[in-house]
Amino acid sequence: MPARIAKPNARSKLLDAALSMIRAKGYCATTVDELCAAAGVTKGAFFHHFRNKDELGVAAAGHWSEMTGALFAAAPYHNHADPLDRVLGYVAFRKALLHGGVPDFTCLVGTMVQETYETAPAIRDACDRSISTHARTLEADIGAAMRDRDMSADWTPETLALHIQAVLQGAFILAKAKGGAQVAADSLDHLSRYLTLLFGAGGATPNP
Amino acid sequence: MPARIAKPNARSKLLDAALSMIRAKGYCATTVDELCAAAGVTKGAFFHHFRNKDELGVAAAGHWSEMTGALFAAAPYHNHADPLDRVLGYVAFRKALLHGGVPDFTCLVGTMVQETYETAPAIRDACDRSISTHARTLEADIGAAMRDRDMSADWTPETLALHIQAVLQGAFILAKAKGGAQVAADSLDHLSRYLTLLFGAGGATPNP
DNA sequence: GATCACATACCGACCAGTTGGTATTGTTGA
DNA sequence: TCAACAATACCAACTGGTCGGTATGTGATC
Repeated sequence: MPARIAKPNARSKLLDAALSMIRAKGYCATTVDELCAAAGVTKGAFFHHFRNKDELGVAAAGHWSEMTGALFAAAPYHNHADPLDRVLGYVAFRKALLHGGVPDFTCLVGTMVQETYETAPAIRDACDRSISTHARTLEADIGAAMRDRDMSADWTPETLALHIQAVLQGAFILAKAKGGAQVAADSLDHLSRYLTLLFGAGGATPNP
Repeated sequence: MPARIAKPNARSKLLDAALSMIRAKGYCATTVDELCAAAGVTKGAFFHHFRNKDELGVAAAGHWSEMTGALFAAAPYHNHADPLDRVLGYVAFRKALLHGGVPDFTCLVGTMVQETYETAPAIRDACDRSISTHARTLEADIGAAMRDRDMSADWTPETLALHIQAVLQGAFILAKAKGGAQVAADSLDHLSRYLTLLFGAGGATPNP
């Protein structure tokens, strides 16, 4: 299949509008009518592209994964030679993204899964896929950093990658509660400190 | 004021029902009708005790703070002599609470604030108060642990206490996405490891 | 001329909130 | 002690508006 070029058709307009609206108001409070109005399309167009609202939720999670996947794939932290620096660079990159309004830097799928994990399994699965796939992009670097240091640990690259995601998601919640990014940035600083201690305090320095 | 004995009146029945229902389905998807049915009261009773649905949200956050406040105040981790052990004991206590279904161990206010932070400032403030007040119960022990070790840090007890809350909230999100508590427990293990490294790797042992 | 990509108009269900009432509890003063 | 009154607690039925979803129409494109 050739990559579908993103014409500004009704579907992609709806998905783009969904990303910001759901992040701001949540999934349930985002009504189909409002979404259509924001996207500048009619309700008929909505139900032409999505069988129901839940299907939009699933598609929005997929769209989110595509957008963020491209963003992180192109980010400069991959250029570090030391894999630990790449992991730390990832966290620094996430911290650098913490600007603008709270709805602008928070995570769509983290927001959506809270509302739907019990009531809409398809959306929950889509959110899980988004988070887990993204976390998996960190595992190779974490594993390499462990091997560089001959670390034997009672944790795995997978659990650390997911822990990093947990800190990010939790930082977003606190940012929403406090109405600003500062508390999230502070939390990411603690996360960086953890990673530094974890890989540095083992005693061994990275192999040359 | 004497402590108001919790007679099973309509108000407290509604609040109790709200805690579990909002945790399971979210704030928006929890309808007043359903809530009344679950609480076994009529809609008239609801609007007698709460001017509108948002006022219930605020009251639910307050009710949540009271319930959890009592739970943590009575928890055994306060008995440790070393303040660091009390902080680690807190995390272990949180980990021990991770059983039963996902809606049973997740946090009401963390769920609610995601949906309401932009649309219902009163609820957002109530959720912030709940989280921040709870975090503050850790600050004294964190500060004491720092003093014991003559630590000079570029972070404060407040940011670490909030970071602990962020990890918890994020762990809940991952648990919802994955449909189980294991991922949350793993994240709390990383948090414990961070605290141990942070206070242990400074070099100094606690003062006798 | 058939399909696609939308638009218009509409529907029944359900939503938060209201109304107008009754039962229960508390207060007060003779 | 208790009648008279007042406030509280609760109930059943209803309402206007909004919700997700549908039925049908229409112009462009293959």
